[in-house]
Amino acid sequence: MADRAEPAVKAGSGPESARDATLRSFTGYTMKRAFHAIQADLKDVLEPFGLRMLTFSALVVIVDNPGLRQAELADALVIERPNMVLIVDQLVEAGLISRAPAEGDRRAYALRPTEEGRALYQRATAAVRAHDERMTKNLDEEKRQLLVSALGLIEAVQWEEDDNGERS
Amino acid sequence: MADRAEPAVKAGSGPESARDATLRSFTGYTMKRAFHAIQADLKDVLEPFGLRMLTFSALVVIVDNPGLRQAELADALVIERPNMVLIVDQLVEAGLISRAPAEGDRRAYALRPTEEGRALYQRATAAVRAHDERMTKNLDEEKRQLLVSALGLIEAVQWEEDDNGERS
DNA sequence: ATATAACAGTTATGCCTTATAACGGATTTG
DNA sequence: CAAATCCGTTATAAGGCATAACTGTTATAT
Repeated sequence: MADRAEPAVKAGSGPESARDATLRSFTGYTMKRAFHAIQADLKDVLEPFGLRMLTFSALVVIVDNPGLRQAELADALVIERPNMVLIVDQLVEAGLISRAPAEGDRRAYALRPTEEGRALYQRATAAVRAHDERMTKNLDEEKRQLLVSALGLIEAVQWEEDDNGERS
Repeated sequence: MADRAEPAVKAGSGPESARDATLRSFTGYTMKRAFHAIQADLKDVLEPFGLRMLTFSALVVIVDNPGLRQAELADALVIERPNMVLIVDQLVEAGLISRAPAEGDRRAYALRPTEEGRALYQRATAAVRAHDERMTKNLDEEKRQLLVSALGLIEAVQWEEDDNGERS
């Protein structure tokens, strides 16, 4: 599955040309390049399912948390509410979720997966899991877990600011 | 330095709400979130220097490789040549680099940093290094190196494809 | 209770990044 | 010398992300 017919990455600066040696010492730069590679591959993986990264992420969260509201979904994915509208629209139009009025609050919508949405969720997550394993195939399980842990610690830095001043 | 006056990240899904548990098991998703945090912080760090992530990266590569051409720069940064034009334009207009005709090839330009460009390079890289250390402050040196190494291995996967078939 | 504030979803808008097609000029290749 | 390739460029499009502002609805405060 996920056969990626085209190259999708046109051989830019391979492993040889080290013109960016200075930049490589920065975590952010290395991460940008790695994420770029993942993104390109994942895009091809999701395309057969009619999904993009964001619609896939939204579908997963909705299946895992049926009945949640758009604002909660946006919050979970760290997306601004206005940008959530099109994503939800797209999932509804694809018949993958339903946007029903939330009971007890006539402002909000309760998002629930349709049967079709749950089915696609199963197939898509399996494909993405395979993609993930392919991208991390050069890491043993210990390193892979360490990577995820490290990424989590980096993201967490933003939540611990503004209390103690680590300016310099 | 880099005092980040505003919050810049509005407390979205903090460490508590685990509605995205399934997504968290994917390397790409975790990386996206971590990179997003880095990006937001780095943007604020570079703003006082009049630089964006891309212009900063380009400046660094030019200072480290004076005389290289735009195509080589685009290649090093994995950017399409058309998108390189505006970035170089911006650096030239800011007086940080010069776009002189390359000797021996009247098609190409040789990009070189100005004195001002080299000076800004020094100040900006120092600020970015501080930013990087701030973002990775929860990682000991061993984990940090392991992280960079793992990210490199992930990116490298794309260079080793199309020879052996790891389809299933 | 009623005015005010806060919230849910939406619309409109803009910026940045990334990608592609196509062009003119220059250079290399056959 | 003709054809293919390469350099930088323009034009264009799409996607991601952010903000302001608006309509209803709910909660809060006096």
